[in-house]
Amino acid sequence: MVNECVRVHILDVPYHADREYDYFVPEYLRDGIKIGSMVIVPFGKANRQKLALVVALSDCLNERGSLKNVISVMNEYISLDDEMLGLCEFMKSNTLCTCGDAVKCMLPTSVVSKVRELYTLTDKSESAPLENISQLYEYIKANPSSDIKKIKEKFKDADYGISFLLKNKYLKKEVVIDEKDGSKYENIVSLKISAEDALALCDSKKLRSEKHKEILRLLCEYPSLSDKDIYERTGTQRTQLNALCEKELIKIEKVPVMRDKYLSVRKEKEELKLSKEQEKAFQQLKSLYNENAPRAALLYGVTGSGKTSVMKMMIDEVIKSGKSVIILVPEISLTPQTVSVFCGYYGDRVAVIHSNLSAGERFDSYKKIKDSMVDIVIGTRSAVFAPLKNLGMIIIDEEQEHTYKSETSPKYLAHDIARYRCAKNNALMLLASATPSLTSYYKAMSGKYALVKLSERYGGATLPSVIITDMRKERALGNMSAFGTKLARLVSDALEEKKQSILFLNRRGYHSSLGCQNCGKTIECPHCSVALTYHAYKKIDTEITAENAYDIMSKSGVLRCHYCGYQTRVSEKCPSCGEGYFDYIGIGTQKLENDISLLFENCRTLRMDADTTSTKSSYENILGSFLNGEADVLIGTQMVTKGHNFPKVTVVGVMLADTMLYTSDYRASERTFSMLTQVIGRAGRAKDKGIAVIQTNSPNDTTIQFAAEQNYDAFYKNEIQIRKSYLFPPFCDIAVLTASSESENCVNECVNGVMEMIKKYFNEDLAAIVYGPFEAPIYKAQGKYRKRIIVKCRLIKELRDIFARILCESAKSFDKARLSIDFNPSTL
DNA sequence: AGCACGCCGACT
DNA sequence: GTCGGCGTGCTC
Repeated sequence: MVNECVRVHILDVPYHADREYDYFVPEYLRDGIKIGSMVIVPFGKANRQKLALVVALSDCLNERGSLKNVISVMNEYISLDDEMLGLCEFMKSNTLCTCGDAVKCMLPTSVVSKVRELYTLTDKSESAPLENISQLYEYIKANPSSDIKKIKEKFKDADYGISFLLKNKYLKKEVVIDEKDGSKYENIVSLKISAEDALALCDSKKLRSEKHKEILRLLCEYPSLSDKDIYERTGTQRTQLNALCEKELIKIEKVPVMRDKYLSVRKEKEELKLSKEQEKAFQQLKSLYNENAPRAALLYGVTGSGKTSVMKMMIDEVIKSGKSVIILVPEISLTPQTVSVFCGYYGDRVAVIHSNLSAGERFDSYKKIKDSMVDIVIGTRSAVFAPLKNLGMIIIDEEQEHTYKSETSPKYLAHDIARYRCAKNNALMLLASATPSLTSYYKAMSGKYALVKLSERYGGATLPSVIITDMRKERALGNMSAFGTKLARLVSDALEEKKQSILFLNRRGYHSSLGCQNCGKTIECPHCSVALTYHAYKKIDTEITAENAYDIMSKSGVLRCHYCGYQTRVSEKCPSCGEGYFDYIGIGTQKLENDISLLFENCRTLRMDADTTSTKSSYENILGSFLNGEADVLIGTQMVTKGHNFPKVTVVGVMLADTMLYTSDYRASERTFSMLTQVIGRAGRAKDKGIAVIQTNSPNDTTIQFAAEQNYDAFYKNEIQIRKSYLFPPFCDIAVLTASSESENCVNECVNGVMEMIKKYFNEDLAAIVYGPFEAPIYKAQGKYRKRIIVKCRLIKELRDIFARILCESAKSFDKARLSIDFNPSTL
C-alpha cells in the first residue's frame, strides 16, 4: 500500500524546530493527498492544530503505532506545485528562513488564519447514509454553508463523518477567505473649517481637550488622513473623532479603497516605432529568448532611451509564443506610469499585485493567476512568486532599487527568486536600468548576463546641463540659506517664465535635530538612539532668534522619532543639563517649503514626502496637481526622483548631495550616483533644455562629478576598482548577524556566544573575514539594543550550513535575545 | 513558540 | 510531606 504516511514541514514553528515530521494518513484522506498538499496536523504535547506542507509520501507500516494522524487536507487551490516546492528548499538555504516563511510568500496572505471551510449537502440523497453520523448529517442539512469550526464544536468526532460524506459525494466543501478585515473601505478625515480657524481655535480657550487640539493641528499639517493614521499619530480613539465630528469641525468620509484602478486607463494598442538602436536591442533579446533555455540579460539604457518600448516589444513576443510574463517594479505607488502603460496595453490579461491589496483581492488575483486567466503579472517584489504557468520571462525594472531585497524574513532578493524560476522554466530574466547595480553590471561585463545597451536618448532629446555649486564657498561669502546663488537665480527665472522646478532634499521634517547650546547634546528618542526631528504644523514666518525660539517653536510644532513614531513637545531648556537653550539644526523639506514662500513672492509650492503621502491617493493627487500646473515648485524626498515626465520642468535642484554620500554603507556612492542621475533626468524632458544644479560641500568628489557628467561607465570603472581593492561585493558576499534584545546584557551574551561558535565552526578553507561584534549604526531602535557581527566571505553551501547551525544553537542558548542573519543586506 | 518534566526551596 | 518556582528539552 502506498501513501500511508506523509512527511511534512510544519508551518509556523521557530527555525530550530523546522524539520521533517512523519504523520499517518487515515484511509479516507488518502485520495486527496499528494506532494505539495497543505494539511492540518496535531503538533506538540498539546496537539495544537497546525498547518503543514507535504514534502514526501511514503510507506511506513512499521512505524504506524508511533505516528499521529493527519486531521484534514486543504483545498487544491492551497497547494504548491513542484516548482514552488523546490523554491521553498532554495529559499531555506538561500535566506535561512523556515519552510513556513517561504510558503507564506507563495500563497495569498495569511491563508493560515483567514481560510474558512464551509460545508453544504449535495442533492444526492434525502436521508442520512449511515446510522452513526445521522446527527451530523441532519445538522448540516439544517445549516447549509456550515463553518467547520462550528461543526467541530457540536460534534466531537466530526472529522471522520465529514470525510466519509465528502468521499461519497453527499457533501461539498467550499473554501473562502474571510473578508471582514480585508479593508475595502477607508475612513478619510478632513477639516470642515479652514486651517487658520482651526489653529485659532486651538490657541483660544473655547477648545479645552488637548487630544482634540492635537487632532486639529495634525489635520492642519496634513489636509486629509485616514482615521487609522490619526489614531496612530495622536494616540486618540474613535470617540474623540466622533466628538469633533459632532461639533462640525471635521468630517469623516467612507471612501472605497480602489480596486483595479489601473485598468481604467486602458489604451488602444498602437504600433511601436523603434529607433535603429532599439530595434537592435530588441533583436538581441529576442534571439536570446528563442534559445529557450535559462538566460539572463541586462538592458542598460540611459535616461530617456526608451527602455519601456523595448520591454513592451519583448512582452508581445513572449505572449505570442504562448508563454507568460512577470514584470517587477520597485514600488507600485511610485511607478503609476509604468504600471498603467502595461495595464492599458494588455487589458484584462494583466493582474496587478502589491501590498495594498486586501485579503480578498489578493486571493482573487491568486485564483485568477492559478486558473491561467491572466498571462501578465505586474507588481512589487512579492509578485515574483506569482503562480503563473508556462513562464517565459521575468522583467525586473530599475533593478538597482533596494526595494527588491526583503527586509523581513524571508530576506530574499527578487533577483535570486527570478533566477531560480527562470532556470526551472527555461525563461529569460531581463534586468533593466539606467544605473545598474554594480553587482549586475559586473555580471554583465564578465559574461554571466548578456549586456544590451541603449546609449542614445529617444527622439533626439538632450541631457540637461548640470552645474555643481560649492556650498562651502557660498557660506564663506555669507550666504547662510539653503539656496546657493545659482539655484536661487534659476528658480526665480523659471518662476518668471512660468516654468516649473523640482527641488530634491533627502530629509523630511522641519529641523533634523535640536542641539543644546550649553552641553552640546541633541535631543534623542527615549526608545531609539536617533535624534528627534522637529515637525511644524503651521507656517513659521517670524525670524527665529535665541530669545523667541522656544516661544515660537513650541507653539508651531512637535518633535518626532522617524523610527518608532514617538512624539513629544519641545521643552524650554535642555533636559540633560538643565541649563542651555536649543539650536535648531538641519533643514528638512518642511522648512525648505517654508523658506521658499518667504524667498520668492507668489511662489506656489507642493511638498511630497512620507508625511504628505500617507493616504493612498495623496501621491497621485500631488503629482496630478503639479502636472496641471497648480504649483511652481515641487519639493520632495526620494519619491520626486522616480519615473515621471513633467514637460514644464526646466530646473532641478539637489539641495545637498552629500547626505547620502557619507553613510557607513559601502554602496553610498552607488546610491548617490543612481539618485543624482534620476533627479537630473527630471529636467527638460520636452523641448525646453533643462538645467540641474547639484549643491554640495564636496564638489571634487568623483561620484558627484561623474553624476554631473552623466557618465555611468566612468563611474563603474572607478567604483569597481574600489570594490576590488577593499574587497566588497561583487568580489565577496557579506553576512550580517544581528542580535537584538531589550536588555543590553542579553545582547552582549548573545553576540559573544555567536563569536565563540564562529571560532569553533569556521576553518581556514572558508576564507572568511570576521568583523565585530560592534553596535549597529542605530544601536537602540524601538526599545531594543542591537549588536552585530559582519562576515565577509563566499557564501558556499558549507558556510550557509554553518550559519544555519549558529542560528539554531543561538535560539536555544540565548532565548532572551534574538539573532537574525541577513545575507547581502540592502543596507548596512 | 508552547508545554511537560524535573529539581529545588517555602510552607501547611 | 506537598505546592509551585522556572531551567531544560522536545515536538512525528
